[in-house]
Amino acid sequence: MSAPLSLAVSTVIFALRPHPGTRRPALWIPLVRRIREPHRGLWALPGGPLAPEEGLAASAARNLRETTRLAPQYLEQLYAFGGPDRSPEEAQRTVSVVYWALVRPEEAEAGADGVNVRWFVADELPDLAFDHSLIVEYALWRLRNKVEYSRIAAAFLGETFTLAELRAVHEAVLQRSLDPANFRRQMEASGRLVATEGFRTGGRHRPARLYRHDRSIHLADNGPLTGQ
Amino acid sequence: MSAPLSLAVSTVIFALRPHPGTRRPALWIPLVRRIREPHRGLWALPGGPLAPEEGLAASAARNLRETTRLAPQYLEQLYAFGGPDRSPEEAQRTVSVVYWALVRPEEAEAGADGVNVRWFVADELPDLAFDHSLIVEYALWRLRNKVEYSRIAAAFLGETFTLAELRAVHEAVLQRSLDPANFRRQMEASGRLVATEGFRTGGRHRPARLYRHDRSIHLADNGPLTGQ
DNA sequence: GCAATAGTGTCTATGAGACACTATAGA
DNA sequence: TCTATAGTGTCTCATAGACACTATTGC
Repeated sequence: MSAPLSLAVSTVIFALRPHPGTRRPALWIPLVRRIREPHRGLWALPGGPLAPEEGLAASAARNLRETTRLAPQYLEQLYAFGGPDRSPEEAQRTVSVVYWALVRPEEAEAGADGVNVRWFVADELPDLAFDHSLIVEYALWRLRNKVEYSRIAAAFLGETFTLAELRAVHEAVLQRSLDPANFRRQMEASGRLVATEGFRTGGRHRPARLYRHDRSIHLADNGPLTGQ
Repeated sequence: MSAPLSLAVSTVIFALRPHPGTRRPALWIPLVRRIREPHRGLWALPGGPLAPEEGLAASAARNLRETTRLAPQYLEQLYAFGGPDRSPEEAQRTVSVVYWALVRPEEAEAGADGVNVRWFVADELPDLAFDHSLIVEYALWRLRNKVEYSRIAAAFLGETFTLAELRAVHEAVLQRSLDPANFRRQMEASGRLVATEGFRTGGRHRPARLYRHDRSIHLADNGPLTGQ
């Protein structure tokens, strides 16, 4: 007897790629062009209805994979949006459970633009369908907060990386430069980094030690919900 | 064509009342006894289906009011729980958007135990229906984190209060004692408190100044979602 | 040698916490 | 006068940030 109401799962997917203007690393997100009303022609977050036997996070991972051919390095629930005025009057009311995900640049390359998929610089988006502009804004806020007190930045990098590379991730996300000496000490003091025997050579300078992350520690502490 | 799936909104409601053993302030939550299968007879979080024209937060506030006759001083979305195995096999699959709320003690008195409603000490709950034990654990974790970096503790107090009263709230939530001198300085330095002209007299000691909170500042900073 | 980045040393400002001290009401 | 709590002063320690300095590579 309940009114028509559909439940969808959408995902804000972040990758780091060079900004087309400055060539410095910047946050990008993939959007999907709507091919149906409402908001036909506008760009929207990838997503779709929840499958009957599927968990919410699994649904986010699946539609992420289907629209961008990517698998996330990090995936976390963002928020459930369900106001009765999210869609135009004539459309069915939809509650969206939104996730946010981080993917590696190699993966972002593999999942290049498709027919109705295009990557955009996250801070330079057009107007999006529904309330998706607000959703992206909130996801950016969460990412920028969380990168300061967790190690989610690791999700943008490969297995091993130099401190300069890790610092570049933080700088790109936070949009400000960080002191190399202090950044090094903070990371070393955090106890979340493990020094490897390897070095990155090739630059016109002293080689940099490669680090990896302590795999026994989760990327982010979500308390009792870890693993949900 | 979608499978049967219902959307419910539930709320974890916190109030501060004296612990029956120690008489010191402790966190309490109201639970509702299930009168239907599944889990008939077990205690569960108050909640119910989302009404057709109602926002998610409005639904949380409504069923809070209906089950406990209380209005929340603070209300925030906690998480959306939607695993396919949350309910027993034979039951309909349900996705629950869960909120958490803080209410004042006077209000908690007014909303005393009803026929199928009972208040419990939050850290001494029986086994709950569905995954509600995990949900309460997560809500407690969020509350204890958030009380340290926001001013949500204010939601447990009246319009004006002494620093000792505010400190007692923090101590009850965090379950440890805090240095009065340092607590005072932290609160004063936060810029979120406003000294009033009033004093609380009656104790066998020097009267304590009454403070109120700066109403121009939100109880918690939720970034772009403030007010959603 | 020079340019560039890796990595270290160290000073200062800030905030948390411990704890001694003074102030003032009620009994 | 005594006790209890309000409220102040101050010391120590840990951490963030600024910035000078040394180390090592490619050219």
